Amino acid sequence: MGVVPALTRSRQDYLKALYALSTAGGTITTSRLARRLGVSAPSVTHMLGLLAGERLVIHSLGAGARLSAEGRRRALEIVRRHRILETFLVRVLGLDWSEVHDDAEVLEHHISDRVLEAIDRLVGHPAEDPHGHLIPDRHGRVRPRALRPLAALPRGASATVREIRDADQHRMARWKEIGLVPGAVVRVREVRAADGVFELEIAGRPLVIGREGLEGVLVDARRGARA
Amino acid sequence: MGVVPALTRSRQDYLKALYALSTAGGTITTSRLARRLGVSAPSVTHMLGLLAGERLVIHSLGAGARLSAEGRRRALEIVRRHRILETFLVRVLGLDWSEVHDDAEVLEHHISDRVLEAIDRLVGHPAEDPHGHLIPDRHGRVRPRALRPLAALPRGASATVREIRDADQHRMARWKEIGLVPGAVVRVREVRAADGVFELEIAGRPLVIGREGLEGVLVDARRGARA
DNA sequence: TCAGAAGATTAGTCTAGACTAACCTCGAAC
DNA sequence: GTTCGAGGTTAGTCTAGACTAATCTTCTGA
Repeated sequence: MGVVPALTRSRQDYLKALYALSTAGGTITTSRLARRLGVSAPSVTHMLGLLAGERLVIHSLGAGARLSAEGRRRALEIVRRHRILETFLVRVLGLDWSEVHDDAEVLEHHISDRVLEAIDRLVGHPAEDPHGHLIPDRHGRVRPRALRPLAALPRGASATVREIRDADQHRMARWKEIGLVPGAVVRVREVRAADGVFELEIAGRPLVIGREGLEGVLVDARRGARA
Repeated sequence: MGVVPALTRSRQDYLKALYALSTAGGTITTSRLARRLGVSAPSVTHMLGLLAGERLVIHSLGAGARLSAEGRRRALEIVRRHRILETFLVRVLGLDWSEVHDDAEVLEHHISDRVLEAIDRLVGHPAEDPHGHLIPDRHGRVRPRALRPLAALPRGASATVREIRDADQHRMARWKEIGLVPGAVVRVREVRAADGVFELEIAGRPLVIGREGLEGVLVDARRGARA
Protein backbone atom coordinates (compact mmCIF):
# COMPACT_ATOMS: atom_id res chain seq x y z
CA MET A 1 0.00 0.00 0.00
CA GLY A 2 2.62 2.58 0.98
CA VAL A 3 2.11 6.15 2.02
CA VAL A 4 0.87 8.34 -0.79
CA PRO A 5 2.78 11.60 -0.97
CA ALA A 6 0.88 14.86 -0.82
CA LEU A 7 0.26 16.59 -4.11
CA THR A 8 1.08 20.20 -4.79
CA ARG A 9 -1.76 22.55 -5.49
CA SER A 10 -0.94 22.64 -9.16
CA ARG A 11 -0.99 18.85 -9.48
CA GLN A 12 -4.29 18.73 -7.65
CA ASP A 13 -5.71 21.22 -10.11
CA TYR A 14 -4.59 19.14 -13.06
CA LEU A 15 -6.17 16.01 -11.64
CA LYS A 16 -9.40 17.81 -10.94
CA ALA A 17 -9.51 19.23 -14.45
CA LEU A 18 -8.79 15.82 -15.91
CA TYR A 19 -11.66 14.39 -13.92
CA ALA A 20 -14.06 17.15 -14.91
CA LEU A 21 -13.21 16.77 -18.58
CA SER A 22 -13.57 13.01 -18.38
CA THR A 23 -17.13 13.35 -17.12
CA ALA A 24 -17.81 15.86 -19.87
CA GLY A 25 -16.86 13.24 -22.47
CA GLY A 26 -14.62 13.24 -25.54
CA THR A 27 -10.86 12.76 -25.59
CA ILE A 28 -8.87 14.98 -23.28
CA THR A 29 -6.39 16.83 -25.42
CA THR A 30 -3.51 18.98 -24.32
CA SER A 31 -5.22 22.06 -25.60
CA ARG A 32 -8.51 21.36 -23.84
CA LEU A 33 -6.69 21.02 -20.57
CA ALA A 34 -4.66 24.13 -21.24
CA ARG A 35 -7.80 26.11 -21.94
CA ARG A 36 -9.58 24.87 -18.84
CA LEU A 37 -6.63 25.46 -16.53
CA GLY A 38 -5.66 28.76 -18.07
CA VAL A 39 -2.10 27.70 -18.77
CA SER A 40 -0.09 27.24 -21.96
CA ALA A 41 -0.05 24.01 -23.91
CA PRO A 42 3.63 23.29 -23.20
CA SER A 43 2.92 23.58 -19.48
CA VAL A 44 0.27 20.90 -19.87
CA THR A 45 2.53 18.60 -21.86
CA HIS A 46 5.15 18.97 -19.18
CA MET A 47 2.83 18.31 -16.26
CA LEU A 48 1.15 15.36 -17.95
CA GLY A 49 4.60 13.86 -18.33
CA LEU A 50 5.23 14.23 -14.61
CA LEU A 51 1.83 12.91 -13.59
CA ALA A 52 2.24 9.96 -15.95
CA GLY A 53 5.56 9.26 -14.28
CA GLU A 54 3.74 9.18 -10.95
CA ARG A 55 1.17 6.73 -12.35
CA LEU A 56 -1.68 9.15 -11.82
CA VAL A 57 -2.32 9.75 -15.49
CA ILE A 58 -2.13 7.65 -18.62
CA HIS A 59 -0.94 9.71 -21.51
CA SER A 60 -0.83 8.16 -24.94
CA LEU A 61 -0.27 9.91 -28.22
CA GLY A 62 -3.46 10.15 -30.14
CA ALA A 63 -5.76 8.99 -27.35
CA GLY A 64 -5.08 12.01 -25.17
CA ALA A 65 -4.83 11.80 -21.40
CA ARG A 66 -6.91 10.02 -18.80
CA LEU A 67 -6.71 9.38 -15.09
CA SER A 68 -5.42 6.10 -13.70
CA ALA A 69 -7.51 4.49 -10.97
CA GLU A 70 -5.30 6.11 -8.37
CA GLY A 71 -5.43 9.46 -10.15
CA ARG A 72 -9.19 9.29 -10.22
CA ARG A 73 -9.32 8.49 -6.54
CA ARG A 74 -7.14 11.50 -5.81
CA ALA A 75 -9.23 13.73 -8.03
CA LEU A 76 -12.40 12.65 -6.29
CA GLU A 77 -10.85 13.43 -2.93
CA ILE A 78 -10.41 16.99 -4.07
CA VAL A 79 -13.89 17.13 -5.53
CA ARG A 80 -15.19 15.95 -2.17
CA ARG A 81 -13.33 18.73 -0.41
CA HIS A 82 -14.61 21.29 -2.83
CA ARG A 83 -18.23 20.28 -2.46
CA ILE A 84 -18.18 19.99 1.31
CA LEU A 85 -16.60 23.42 1.48
CA GLU A 86 -19.22 24.94 -0.80
CA THR A 87 -21.94 23.45 1.33
CA PHE A 88 -20.34 24.91 4.42
CA LEU A 89 -19.87 28.34 2.89
CA VAL A 90 -23.53 28.51 1.92
CA ARG A 91 -25.22 26.78 4.83
CA VAL A 92 -23.07 27.90 7.73
CA LEU A 93 -21.51 31.14 6.63
CA GLY A 94 -24.55 32.24 4.70
CA LEU A 95 -22.68 33.17 1.55
CA ASP A 96 -24.47 33.16 -1.71
CA TRP A 97 -24.86 30.05 -3.76
CA SER A 98 -23.53 31.83 -6.80
CA GLU A 99 -20.38 33.24 -5.25
CA VAL A 100 -18.80 30.46 -3.22
CA HIS A 101 -16.99 28.67 -6.00
CA ASP A 102 -13.78 30.67 -5.97
CA ASP A 103 -13.32 30.46 -2.22
CA ALA A 104 -13.88 26.71 -2.23
CA GLU A 105 -11.45 26.46 -5.12
CA VAL A 106 -8.66 27.87 -2.97
CA LEU A 107 -9.57 26.30 0.34
CA GLU A 108 -9.92 22.78 -1.01
CA HIS A 109 -6.15 22.68 -1.31
CA HIS A 110 -5.33 23.97 2.14
CA ILE A 111 -7.78 22.48 4.61
CA SER A 112 -6.44 19.60 6.66
CA ASP A 113 -8.33 16.33 6.78
CA ARG A 114 -9.15 17.00 10.38
CA VAL A 115 -10.80 20.33 9.64
CA LEU A 116 -12.53 18.94 6.59
CA GLU A 117 -14.11 16.14 8.56
CA ALA A 118 -15.15 18.55 11.30
CA ILE A 119 -16.85 20.73 8.70
CA ASP A 120 -18.50 17.70 7.15
CA ARG A 121 -19.84 16.76 10.58
CA LEU A 122 -21.04 20.30 11.17
CA VAL A 123 -23.07 20.37 7.97
CA GLY A 124 -24.41 16.88 8.67
CA HIS A 125 -22.56 14.77 6.08
CA PRO A 126 -24.53 16.07 3.13
CA ALA A 127 -24.94 13.92 0.03
CA GLU A 128 -25.13 16.91 -2.30
CA ASP A 129 -23.65 20.37 -2.43
CA PRO A 130 -25.74 23.53 -2.92
CA HIS A 131 -25.56 23.16 -6.69
CA GLY A 132 -26.92 19.64 -6.48
CA HIS A 133 -23.62 17.91 -7.21
CA LEU A 134 -23.12 14.59 -5.48
CA ILE A 135 -20.43 14.57 -2.84
CA PRO A 136 -18.06 11.59 -3.11
CA ASP A 137 -17.55 9.61 0.06
CA ARG A 138 -14.32 9.43 2.02
CA HIS A 139 -13.00 6.75 -0.28
CA GLY A 140 -13.68 8.69 -3.42
CA ARG A 141 -16.79 6.81 -4.42
CA VAL A 142 -19.73 8.43 -6.15
CA ARG A 143 -22.82 6.57 -7.11
CA PRO A 144 -23.61 7.50 -10.68
CA ARG A 145 -26.86 9.27 -11.44
CA ALA A 146 -28.65 9.69 -14.74
CA LEU A 147 -29.59 13.25 -15.50
CA ARG A 148 -30.36 15.08 -18.68
CA PRO A 149 -30.19 18.69 -19.75
CA LEU A 150 -33.29 20.76 -19.13
CA ALA A 151 -32.90 22.03 -22.67
CA ALA A 152 -33.47 18.46 -23.94
CA LEU A 153 -36.99 18.21 -22.53
CA PRO A 154 -39.81 18.03 -25.09
CA ARG A 155 -42.85 20.27 -25.08
CA GLY A 156 -45.26 19.49 -22.28
CA ALA A 157 -42.75 17.60 -20.16
CA SER A 158 -42.08 18.46 -16.57
CA ALA A 159 -39.16 17.51 -14.37
CA THR A 160 -37.29 18.44 -11.24
CA VAL A 161 -34.04 20.40 -11.40
CA ARG A 162 -31.29 18.28 -9.83
CA GLU A 163 -27.97 19.87 -10.62
CA ILE A 164 -26.54 23.17 -11.74
CA ARG A 165 -23.19 22.91 -13.44
CA ASP A 166 -20.68 25.52 -12.38
CA ALA A 167 -20.83 28.53 -14.59
CA ASP A 168 -19.96 32.18 -14.33
CA GLN A 169 -21.30 34.05 -11.34
CA HIS A 170 -23.58 36.13 -13.46
CA ARG A 171 -25.47 33.25 -14.88
CA MET A 172 -25.69 31.45 -11.56
CA ALA A 173 -27.03 34.54 -9.88
CA ARG A 174 -29.64 34.80 -12.60
CA TRP A 175 -30.65 31.16 -12.24
CA LYS A 176 -31.09 31.67 -8.56
CA GLU A 177 -33.16 34.79 -9.16
CA ILE A 178 -35.58 33.03 -11.48
CA GLY A 179 -35.84 30.02 -9.21
CA LEU A 180 -33.84 27.58 -11.31
CA VAL A 181 -32.32 25.83 -8.31
CA PRO A 182 -31.98 22.16 -7.30
CA GLY A 183 -35.39 20.88 -6.30
CA ALA A 184 -37.41 23.28 -8.42
CA VAL A 185 -40.13 21.74 -10.58
CA VAL A 186 -40.14 22.90 -14.20
CA ARG A 187 -42.66 22.38 -16.98
CA VAL A 188 -41.98 23.05 -20.62
CA ARG A 189 -44.96 24.92 -22.04
CA GLU A 190 -43.54 25.51 -25.48
CA VAL A 191 -40.34 25.08 -27.45
CA ARG A 192 -39.99 27.51 -30.31
CA ALA A 193 -37.81 25.52 -32.68
CA ALA A 194 -37.23 28.49 -34.94
CA ASP A 195 -35.28 30.59 -32.44
CA GLY A 196 -34.54 27.98 -29.76
CA VAL A 197 -36.55 29.78 -27.13
CA PHE A 198 -38.20 27.91 -24.27
CA GLU A 199 -41.39 28.91 -22.55
CA LEU A 200 -41.15 27.38 -19.11
CA GLU A 201 -43.10 27.29 -15.93
CA ILE A 202 -40.88 27.26 -12.87
CA ALA A 203 -42.66 26.51 -9.61
CA GLY A 204 -45.79 27.71 -11.34
CA ARG A 205 -44.36 30.99 -12.63
CA PRO A 206 -43.85 31.53 -16.37
CA LEU A 207 -40.44 32.24 -17.90
CA VAL A 208 -39.23 32.72 -21.44
CA ILE A 209 -35.57 31.93 -21.95
CA GLY A 210 -33.20 30.99 -24.77
CA ARG A 211 -31.76 27.49 -25.04
CA GLU A 212 -28.24 28.74 -24.34
CA GLY A 213 -29.49 30.31 -21.12
CA LEU A 214 -30.31 26.82 -19.87
CA GLU A 215 -26.99 25.17 -20.58
CA GLY A 216 -25.73 23.41 -17.48
CA VAL A 217 -29.11 22.95 -15.85
CA LEU A 218 -29.78 19.23 -15.39
CA VAL A 219 -33.05 17.57 -14.47
CA ASP A 220 -33.92 14.02 -13.46
CA ALA A 221 -34.07 11.56 -16.26
CA ARG A 222 -37.50 10.04 -15.74
CA ARG A 223 -39.90 10.75 -18.55
CA GLY A 224 -41.73 13.98 -17.90
CA ALA A 225 -45.49 13.82 -17.47
CA ARG A 226 -47.53 15.25 -20.27
CA ALA A 227 -49.34 18.44 -19.36
CA MET B 1 -3.10 55.78 -0.92
CA GLY B 2 -2.83 53.40 -3.87
CA VAL B 3 -3.80 49.75 -3.99
CA VAL B 4 -1.58 47.58 -1.84
CA PRO B 5 -0.45 44.47 -3.67
CA ALA B 6 -1.17 41.08 -2.12
CA LEU B 7 1.72 39.47 -0.31
CA THR B 8 2.89 35.94 -0.94
CA ARG B 9 2.56 33.46 1.84
CA SER B 10 6.25 33.57 2.55
CA ARG B 11 6.28 37.35 2.88
CA GLN B 12 3.28 37.19 5.18
CA ASP B 13 5.14 34.73 7.36
CA TYR B 14 8.15 37.00 7.59
CA LEU B 15 6.01 39.96 8.60
CA LYS B 16 4.21 37.95 11.21
CA ALA B 17 7.49 36.66 12.64
CA LEU B 18 8.87 40.18 12.71
CA TYR B 19 5.81 41.32 14.60
CA ALA B 20 5.96 38.47 17.07
CA LEU B 21 9.63 39.07 17.77
CA SER B 22 9.06 42.79 18.17
CA THR B 23 6.51 42.18 20.92
CA ALA B 24 8.93 39.76 22.54
CA GLY B 25 11.51 42.55 22.82
CA GLY B 26 15.20 42.81 21.98
CA THR B 27 16.72 43.53 18.59
CA ILE B 28 15.55 41.34 15.76
CA THR B 29 18.62 39.75 14.26
CA THR B 30 18.89 37.74 11.10
CA SER B 31 19.61 34.61 13.08
CA ARG B 32 16.63 35.01 15.41
CA LEU B 33 14.34 35.33 12.44
CA ALA B 34 15.97 32.38 10.73
CA ARG B 35 15.49 30.25 13.79
CA ARG B 36 11.86 31.23 14.22
CA LEU B 37 10.95 30.74 10.58
CA GLY B 38 12.96 27.58 10.17
CA VAL B 39 14.95 28.90 7.22
CA SER B 40 18.63 29.62 6.68
CA ALA B 41 20.24 32.93 7.54
CA PRO B 42 20.98 33.85 3.92
CA SER B 43 17.32 33.34 3.09
CA VAL B 44 16.44 35.86 5.77
CA THR B 45 19.01 38.38 4.60
CA HIS B 46 17.61 38.06 1.12
CA MET B 47 13.97 38.44 2.10
CA LEU B 48 14.65 41.35 4.44
CA GLY B 49 16.27 43.08 1.49
CA LEU B 50 13.14 42.59 -0.58
CA LEU B 51 10.78 43.65 2.18
CA ALA B 52 12.89 46.72 2.88
CA GLY B 53 12.65 47.57 -0.81
CA GLU B 54 8.88 47.39 -0.47
CA ARG B 55 8.97 49.72 2.55
CA LEU B 56 7.52 47.10 4.86
CA VAL B 57 10.66 46.62 6.88
CA ILE B 58 13.47 48.86 8.04
CA HIS B 59 16.73 47.03 8.02
CA SER B 60 19.81 48.73 9.37
CA LEU B 61 23.15 47.18 10.11
CA GLY B 62 23.67 46.80 13.81
CA ALA B 63 20.10 47.70 14.82
CA GLY B 64 18.58 44.64 13.17
CA ALA B 65 15.22 44.68 11.45
CA ARG B 66 11.89 46.20 12.38
CA LEU B 67 8.54 46.69 10.74
CA SER B 68 7.56 49.97 9.16
CA ALA B 69 4.13 51.34 10.06
CA GLU B 70 2.73 49.75 6.92
CA GLY B 71 4.54 46.50 7.61
CA ARG B 72 3.09 46.43 11.08
CA ARG B 73 -0.40 47.05 9.75
CA ARG B 74 0.00 44.17 7.33
CA ALA B 75 1.35 41.89 10.04
CA LEU B 76 -1.59 42.70 12.30
CA GLU B 77 -3.98 41.88 9.50
CA ILE B 78 -2.53 38.39 9.42
CA VAL B 79 -2.58 38.11 13.18
CA ARG B 80 -6.25 39.07 13.06
CA ARG B 81 -6.94 36.33 10.55
CA HIS B 82 -5.08 33.80 12.58
CA ARG B 83 -6.91 34.58 15.79
CA ILE B 84 -10.36 34.70 14.25
CA LEU B 85 -9.67 31.36 12.61
CA GLU B 86 -8.52 29.80 15.86
CA THR B 87 -11.67 31.02 17.55
CA PHE B 88 -13.75 29.54 14.79
CA LEU B 89 -11.95 26.20 14.83
CA VAL B 90 -12.50 25.86 18.56
CA ARG B 91 -15.95 27.35 19.01
CA VAL B 92 -17.68 26.25 15.83
CA LEU B 93 -15.85 23.14 14.72
CA GLY B 94 -15.22 21.95 18.24
CA LEU B 95 -11.53 21.27 17.74
CA ASP B 96 -9.26 21.33 20.69
CA TRP B 97 -7.72 24.50 21.99
CA SER B 98 -4.29 22.92 21.89
CA GLU B 99 -4.37 21.63 18.34
CA VAL B 100 -5.80 24.40 16.20
CA HIS B 101 -2.65 26.42 15.73
CA ASP B 102 -1.27 24.63 12.70
CA ASP B 103 -4.53 24.71 10.80
CA ALA B 104 -4.98 28.42 11.47
CA GLU B 105 -1.39 28.94 10.40
CA VAL B 106 -2.15 27.61 6.95
CA LEU B 107 -5.64 28.98 6.50
CA GLU B 108 -4.77 32.52 7.52
CA HIS B 109 -3.01 32.88 4.18
CA HIS B 110 -5.75 31.49 2.00
CA ILE B 111 -9.08 32.73 3.32
CA SER B 112 -10.62 35.60 1.40
CA ASP B 113 -11.70 38.74 3.20
CA ARG B 114 -15.27 37.86 2.48
CA VAL B 115 -15.03 34.48 4.15
CA LEU B 116 -13.01 35.88 7.01
CA GLU B 117 -15.63 38.49 7.78
CA ALA B 118 -18.40 35.91 7.54
CA ILE B 119 -16.56 33.74 10.05
CA ASP B 120 -15.98 36.72 12.30
CA ARG B 121 -19.71 37.44 12.19
CA LEU B 122 -20.51 33.82 12.92
CA VAL B 123 -18.39 33.73 16.06
CA GLY B 124 -19.78 37.10 17.14
CA HIS B 125 -16.83 39.44 16.57
CA PRO B 126 -14.82 38.15 19.48
CA ALA B 127 -12.28 40.40 21.19
CA GLU B 128 -10.03 37.50 22.15
CA ASP B 129 -9.11 34.14 20.72
CA PRO B 130 -9.27 30.89 22.70
CA HIS B 131 -5.77 31.45 24.06
CA GLY B 132 -6.73 34.86 25.37
CA HIS B 133 -4.87 36.82 22.69
CA LEU B 134 -6.47 40.08 21.70
CA ILE B 135 -7.83 40.15 18.16
CA PRO B 136 -6.81 43.27 16.22
CA ASP B 137 -9.66 45.15 14.57
CA ARG B 138 -10.18 45.43 10.84
CA HIS B 139 -7.70 48.30 10.65
CA GLY B 140 -4.98 46.43 12.46
CA ARG B 141 -5.42 48.20 15.77
CA VAL B 142 -4.90 46.47 19.08
CA ARG B 143 -5.40 48.20 22.37
CA PRO B 144 -2.37 47.38 24.47
CA ARG B 145 -2.87 45.46 27.67
CA ALA B 146 -0.54 45.09 30.61
CA LEU B 147 0.03 41.50 31.62
CA ARG B 148 2.75 39.79 33.54
CA PRO B 149 4.05 36.26 33.66
CA LEU B 150 2.39 33.99 36.17
CA ALA B 151 5.86 32.93 37.20
CA ALA B 152 6.56 36.51 38.37
CA LEU B 153 3.84 36.49 41.01
CA PRO B 154 5.02 36.63 44.62
CA ARG B 155 3.97 34.23 47.29
CA GLY B 156 0.41 34.74 48.43
CA ALA B 157 -0.67 36.66 45.33
CA SER B 158 -3.65 35.66 43.27
CA ALA B 159 -4.55 36.66 39.75
CA THR B 160 -6.60 35.68 36.74
CA VAL B 161 -5.03 33.94 33.79
CA ARG B 162 -5.51 36.12 30.73
CA GLU B 163 -3.35 34.77 27.96
CA ILE B 164 -1.54 31.62 26.96
CA ARG B 165 1.34 32.16 24.60
CA ASP B 166 1.54 29.69 21.75
CA ALA B 167 3.70 26.77 22.68
CA ASP B 168 4.05 23.16 21.61
CA GLN B 169 0.89 21.09 21.59
CA HIS B 170 2.05 18.96 24.43
CA ARG B 171 2.43 21.78 26.84
CA MET B 172 -0.82 23.40 25.78
CA ALA B 173 -2.69 20.17 26.24
CA ARG B 174 -1.20 19.89 29.72
CA TRP B 175 -2.18 23.45 30.62
CA LYS B 176 -5.68 22.73 29.53
CA GLU B 177 -5.76 19.54 31.54
CA ILE B 178 -4.70 21.26 34.74
CA GLY B 179 -7.09 24.14 34.19
CA LEU B 180 -4.55 26.78 33.29
CA VAL B 181 -6.81 28.48 30.76
CA PRO B 182 -7.86 32.09 30.19
CA GLY B 183 -10.21 33.12 32.96
CA ALA B 184 -8.89 30.72 35.58
CA VAL B 185 -8.11 32.19 38.97
CA VAL B 186 -4.73 31.23 40.38
CA ARG B 187 -3.22 31.75 43.80
CA VAL B 188 0.45 31.28 44.62
CA ARG B 189 0.69 29.33 47.86
CA GLU B 190 4.43 28.99 47.92
CA VAL B 191 7.47 29.70 45.80
CA ARG B 192 10.40 27.44 46.52
CA ALA B 193 13.30 29.68 45.53
CA ALA B 194 15.80 26.85 45.80
CA ASP B 195 14.45 24.75 42.96
CA GLY B 196 12.09 27.25 41.30
CA VAL B 197 9.01 25.21 42.02
CA PHE B 198 5.60 26.83 42.46
CA GLU B 199 2.83 25.57 44.66
CA LEU B 200 -0.33 26.93 43.11
CA GLU B 201 -4.03 26.77 43.61
CA ILE B 202 -5.95 26.76 40.35
CA ALA B 203 -9.68 27.25 40.69
CA GLY B 204 -9.28 25.95 44.21
CA ARG B 205 -7.28 22.84 43.31
CA PRO B 206 -3.64 22.51 44.32
CA LEU B 207 -0.83 22.08 41.80
CA VAL B 208 2.93 21.85 42.09
CA ILE B 209 4.80 22.88 38.98
CA GLY B 210 8.27 24.05 37.99
CA ARG B 211 8.86 27.65 36.88
CA GLU B 212 9.71 26.57 33.32
CA GLY B 213 6.36 24.78 33.15
CA LEU B 214 4.66 28.15 33.52
CA GLU B 215 6.51 30.02 30.83
CA GLY B 216 4.04 31.69 28.50
CA VAL B 217 1.18 31.89 30.96
CA LEU B 218 0.25 35.53 31.52
CA VAL B 219 -2.01 36.96 34.21
CA ASP B 220 -3.50 40.39 34.72
CA ALA B 221 -1.19 42.98 36.09
CA ARG B 222 -3.16 44.30 39.08
CA ARG B 223 -1.51 43.58 42.39
CA GLY B 224 -2.57 40.20 43.63
CA ALA B 225 -4.50 40.11 46.88
CA ARG B 226 -2.65 38.70 49.87
CA ALA B 227 -3.96 35.37 50.98
C1' DT C 1 -0.59 15.44 -53.80
C1' DC C 2 0.54 19.11 -51.45
C1' DA C 3 -0.08 23.52 -48.68
C1' DG C 4 -1.60 25.30 -44.69
C1' DA C 5 -3.65 25.10 -40.19
C1' DA C 6 -4.18 23.16 -35.79
C1' DG C 7 -2.30 20.83 -32.28
C1' DA C 8 1.59 18.73 -29.59
C1' DT C 9 6.13 18.70 -28.18
C1' DT C 10 10.97 20.24 -27.39
C1' DA C 11 14.20 23.61 -25.88
C1' DG C 12 15.28 27.20 -23.31
C1' DT C 13 14.00 31.11 -19.99
C1' DC C 14 11.96 33.17 -15.87
C1' DT C 15 10.28 33.74 -10.93
C1' DA C 16 9.93 33.03 -5.99
C1' DG C 17 12.04 31.28 -2.47
C1' DA C 18 14.63 28.15 -0.65
C1' DC C 19 19.67 26.14 -0.09
C1' DT C 20 25.15 25.62 0.62
C1' DA C 21 29.73 27.36 0.43
C1' DA C 22 32.63 31.02 0.97
C1' DC C 23 33.80 35.33 2.74
C1' DC C 24 33.52 39.53 5.75
C1' DT C 25 33.37 41.94 10.38
C1' DC C 26 33.75 42.48 14.88
C1' DG C 27 34.20 41.67 19.84
C1' DA C 28 36.54 38.87 23.21
C1' DA C 29 40.27 36.09 24.88
C1' DC C 30 44.77 34.83 25.14
C1' DG D 1 47.91 42.50 18.83
C1' DT D 2 46.68 38.30 16.84
C1' DT D 3 43.38 34.82 16.60
C1' DC D 4 38.98 32.75 17.01
C1' DG D 5 34.14 32.34 16.77
C1' DA D 6 29.64 34.17 16.02
C1' DG D 7 26.93 36.47 13.21
C1' DG D 8 25.85 38.44 8.62
C1' DT D 9 26.22 38.81 3.79
C1' DT D 10 27.52 37.57 -1.06
C1' DA D 11 27.55 34.37 -4.76
C1' DG D 12 25.86 30.75 -6.95
C1' DT D 13 22.62 26.60 -7.24
C1' DC D 14 18.17 24.22 -7.07
C1' DT D 15 13.03 23.32 -7.51
C1' DA D 16 8.33 23.77 -9.12
C1' DG D 17 5.82 25.48 -12.37
C1' DA D 18 4.94 28.71 -15.33
C1' DC D 19 6.28 31.07 -20.06
C1' DT D 20 7.75 31.92 -25.37
C1' DA D 21 9.82 30.47 -29.58
C1' DA D 22 10.67 26.95 -32.58
C1' DT D 23 9.85 22.51 -34.41
C1' DC D 24 7.32 18.37 -35.43
C1' DT D 25 2.88 15.94 -36.72
C1' DT D 26 -1.29 15.25 -38.54
C1' DC D 27 -5.44 16.38 -40.74
C1' DT D 28 -7.98 18.73 -44.21
C1' DG D 29 -9.22 21.01 -48.33
C1' DA D 30 -8.19 22.32 -52.92
